[in-house]
Amino acid sequence: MSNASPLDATFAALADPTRRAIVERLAQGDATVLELAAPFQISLPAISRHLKVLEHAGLISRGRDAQRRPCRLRAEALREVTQWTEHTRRAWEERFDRLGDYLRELQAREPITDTPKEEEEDHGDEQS
Amino acid sequence: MSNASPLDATFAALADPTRRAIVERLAQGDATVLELAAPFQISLPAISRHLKVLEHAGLISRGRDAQRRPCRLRAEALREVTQWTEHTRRAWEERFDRLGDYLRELQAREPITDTPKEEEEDHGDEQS
DNA sequence: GTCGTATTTAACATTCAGGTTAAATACAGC
DNA sequence: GCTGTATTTAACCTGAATGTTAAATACGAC
Repeated sequence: MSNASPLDATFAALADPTRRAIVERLAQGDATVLELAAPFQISLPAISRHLKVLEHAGLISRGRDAQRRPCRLRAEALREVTQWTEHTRRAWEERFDRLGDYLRELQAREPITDTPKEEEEDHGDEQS
Repeated sequence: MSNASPLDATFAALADPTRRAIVERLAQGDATVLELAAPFQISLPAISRHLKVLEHAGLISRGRDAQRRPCRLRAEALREVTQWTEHTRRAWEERFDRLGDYLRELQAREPITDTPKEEEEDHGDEQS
């Protein structure tokens, strides 16, 4: 049991709005802890821990500049998120397209006589 | 305060390996709760709650087929994840490219005389 | 060494996530 | 109405996440 994927940490890190805001800020360029903390009302230790979470998830790396620890976004980690998400989404859409082909093919073949009524039920929101 | 974005729920939902596995399974096609539960050792109520989380995050929709509640992946939600992630990543990479241009321009202009040593410190792992 | 600035660690409180079992609900078929 | 199957709700436990304040650490400048 107990699967553990690096994606666990990445998705979890991005689930927090403060951390996403930090990531967005870092997309504009490197920043120190104080700079990153400025827009928020929470305490510095809280920010420091958010940064540790981001670092542990591989989303940022940290440098050293005297007593400052500037943070830098790691685009790599973001790309991994996109890859999993898009891979999954495309699998679904391809399957959906195949289903569409099948249904269209069926409809073209014969105008339907007997519906055995197996599988495929209402989901309210249907793609055309 | 207290920001609340729909992305909070989506990222949080995908942070759990069981839920990601369910999503991957659903990318292959709709499935009932029992079918989704089969690969896991955890109890049915636990699965049921995972599904509620996924539904609340907009990642799945649910139909009705007699006493079954088949689940269907909502590709839409996945696309939103990709959008945020790629938007952020591209912002960073564009900025990085601009920085690269600037540095290359600087280097072409003069072979560097005096380094004022402001900004930009070591991050161990540097892009060339 | 002392001081001021930047950041982290420690100790603690509170809330939330994820799991369990037992009981309830929904529904088709007889 | 009773039964079997599918799924959810209720009540509960445990551990992890997030925030706080106070104290510690790291480092440049004097």
